[in-house]
Parts: sequence; C-alpha cells; structure tokens
Amino acid sequence: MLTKAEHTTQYILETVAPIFNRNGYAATSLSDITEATGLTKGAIYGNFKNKEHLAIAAFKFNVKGLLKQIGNHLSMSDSPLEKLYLISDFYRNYYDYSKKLGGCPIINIGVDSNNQNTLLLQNVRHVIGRIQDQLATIIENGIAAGEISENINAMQYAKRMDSMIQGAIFMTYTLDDEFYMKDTMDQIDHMITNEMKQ
Amino acid sequence: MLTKAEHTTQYILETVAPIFNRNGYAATSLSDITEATGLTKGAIYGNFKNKEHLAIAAFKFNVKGLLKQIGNHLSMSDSPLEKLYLISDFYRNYYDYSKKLGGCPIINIGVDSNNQNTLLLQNVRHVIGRIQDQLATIIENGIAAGEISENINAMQYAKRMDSMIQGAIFMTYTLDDEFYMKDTMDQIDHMITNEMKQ
DNA sequence: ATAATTTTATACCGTTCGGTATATTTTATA
DNA sequence: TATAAAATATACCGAACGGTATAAAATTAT
Repeated sequence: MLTKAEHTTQYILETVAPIFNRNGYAATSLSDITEATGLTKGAIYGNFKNKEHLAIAAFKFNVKGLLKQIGNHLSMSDSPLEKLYLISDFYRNYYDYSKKLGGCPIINIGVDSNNQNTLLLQNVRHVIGRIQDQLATIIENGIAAGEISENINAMQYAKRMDSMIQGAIFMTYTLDDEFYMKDTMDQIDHMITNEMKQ
Repeated sequence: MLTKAEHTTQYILETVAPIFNRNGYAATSLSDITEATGLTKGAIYGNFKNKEHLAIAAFKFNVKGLLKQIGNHLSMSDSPLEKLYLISDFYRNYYDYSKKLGGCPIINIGVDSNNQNTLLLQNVRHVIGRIQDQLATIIENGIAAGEISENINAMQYAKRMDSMIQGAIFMTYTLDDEFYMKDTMDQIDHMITNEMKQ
C-alpha cells in the first residue's frame, strides 16, 4: 500500500512529465509545475531535491510507461520474427500515443539535453542503449530459431531500425504529418521481409 | 558596400546563431548574447526587434549557410543520379560540419520550437519543404534523363531520404557516434543503386 | 567641418526565476 | 485521542529575466 506521500510523488510525476517533455528543461518553470499540480513549491521541494532531479524523474516516468506499452504489444507473439513486425506495428500508432506524453520523450529530451544537461543526456543515452539491446536480442533469438538469416548483424540492424524510427518520429512531429511514420514502417516491414527473413 | 551598421547586424547574427542553435530559444538569454558579441542590449535591440526575431534571423542564417554548402557540393556533377550520391556523400561529413553551427539547425530548432514558438516552427517547416522539393526535383530530372526508373515516386523518395537523414543526425548527435551517419548513408547509396537507378 | 541622423551604451523598469527557512497542517503511530 | 513525525503552505531571498527610455557616441551627408 502506498502512503499519502508516495501518492503525492506519483501525482507530481504524472502531472509534470508531459510538461517537461513538451517544453524542455529550461522552458519549464517552477510556476508551470505548481500551477499544473495545484501544489506549492514547498510540496514540490519536499518530494524532489530540485528542478533537475524532478526533470530526470519525469523523463524516467515517461520512458517507463513507453517501454511497458511496447512490451505489452510485443507479448502478442512468441515468434522473434513476428515480434519484429509487431515493433513496426506499434509505431504505426505511436504519434497518437506519444502525444499524450507530450511528444516522444527520447527525441524531445535527447535534443533538449544535448549541450545543456549532462545528467539528463546520460539518462537518454541509457534508455536508447536498452531499447537497442532488446531489439538486438529479438533479432538474435530469431537467428537462433532459424527465422532470421545468419548473415544479419543483429546490433547493426537494431541500430538501423532505431535510427529510421527516430527520423520518422522527428519528421512526423515537426511537420505534423503521419506520412513519415507510416512510410517508414512500410520500409521496415519491407526490410524484415526481404533482407532479414530466412 | 555594406555600411558599418549592416556589418554589425551580420556580426551579431554569425555570433549568436550557434548559441541559439546549441541552447534553444528559452535557454538562450540576452546576457548570453551581449556577452558573446561584446555589445550591449541597446545595440542588440537597435538591430533586432526582440529576442524572437533575433532567433528567427539566426536560424535563417544557419540554414542559408547549410544550403549553400550543399549546393556547392551538388554542383560537382551535372548528372541527377550523381547528385543523389553526392547528397549522401555530403552527409558523411555532416557531423563535423554542423558542429561548427552548434548542431543541426533543423533538428535542434525543429524540436525546440515544437509546442513552443509558432513563428520559428513555421520557418523550420518551410526549410524542410524547400529541401524536399529540391531533392524531388533532382529525382524527377533523373527520371527525365533516363537515369532513374520511371516507377519511382519522386516526392515519396525525397521524403524517405530526408527522414532517414534526420534520424541519423539525431542518433549521431545524441549518442555522439558517427556509426549512424555512415550506416545510413550506406543504406541510402544502396537504395539509390538497387531501387532508384534505371 | 558641421549638422543631422543613426547607432550604441547606460541605467533602469517590473516580473519571474530557482531555491529556502520556517510556520502550519496533515498524517501515521502509540 | 494524544503525540511525534512528516508533508505542505507561506513568505521571502538574491539574481536574472526581457525589454525600454534616454543619453552619449559614432557615423553619414551636406
């Protein structure tokens, strides 16, 4: 059971996470935070050391939800090859989903923290590394299961897919046009079928 | 001949452009600007209406230089097909080049201005549109010249290449790893050779 | 060279910034 | 229910924010 205080910490995080994600670190003020939560600075600083730690916790909150969502989606199949197709399938609806988070946390915080906030950037890098490791593991499992060609370099393709996805997310958000998301997922499906599949 | 005042305007722009590009709009302060230029607020506000207009002018300054650089590189060949290969060739060295600008202005200002600054975002969108139009024109010229297959949808491939490039730039900067830049350009070369080429 | 004009520096405006010491209130424990 | 402990509100701090009126300086044109 969560104490009242732990509930408050969670409440602050879920309220503040999309704001930091949308605005970035510098453009999010303490008054943005107190206004959105209905709490005072005393309450905020009682639960978090300072603005930076709150921003980091907010980023982790967003990422945790995102990874859980992806995990759920991938659990729809046990086949590694099918899981690859499920990844592109997930991202076909990513624009609508991530809008609720205030945008894609990896792109937003990645760009925002570059040359700005070392701790935040470290967290972004760590998350990207984790995602790529999981992707590479799926590909390796596919090779072991005989579903994916042995000639495929798992990590290279994991990074390649990730890079294409990030590009699609950036273009989709910046131009507010889902063409990029859909077209990139078609490309990835094509790549799975014609390059990776055994 | 440029007057003294016009020189000052240019000097402010070239000094301030990488700062806005690196930090984003909100995280760049007037004191950052006066410190870097050695000028006072009076001089800055004598040359630019306000911080927003200065940021927009700085973005345009960066983009102008970037487009000029690309144009120079593409002028190395008259063949549309060769120009496509020259595009990927240009981006192979883009990390080093764009670092001098304070990063990729399209990615940085695109993400920074989303949900933040409408005028800046409009400028980013306009630039992306121009780049894609130019890219599509090259492809169309290639089709007309019989170098590129008639089955290729010029604008679709222009957007596809652009999206892949933006993804590579984001990954390269965020992870400080040129693998993404190089691998994506290999992919694009492969795409030109095996999908587009007649 | 002088006068008119433009550009830059100075000094200041009110507001907001992140952060904190402390008082008050609320929660948990006995 | 009384009490100790924890969480939240209040009031304030100095500093920095973007912006401006005006004085001083530099440039331009006569």
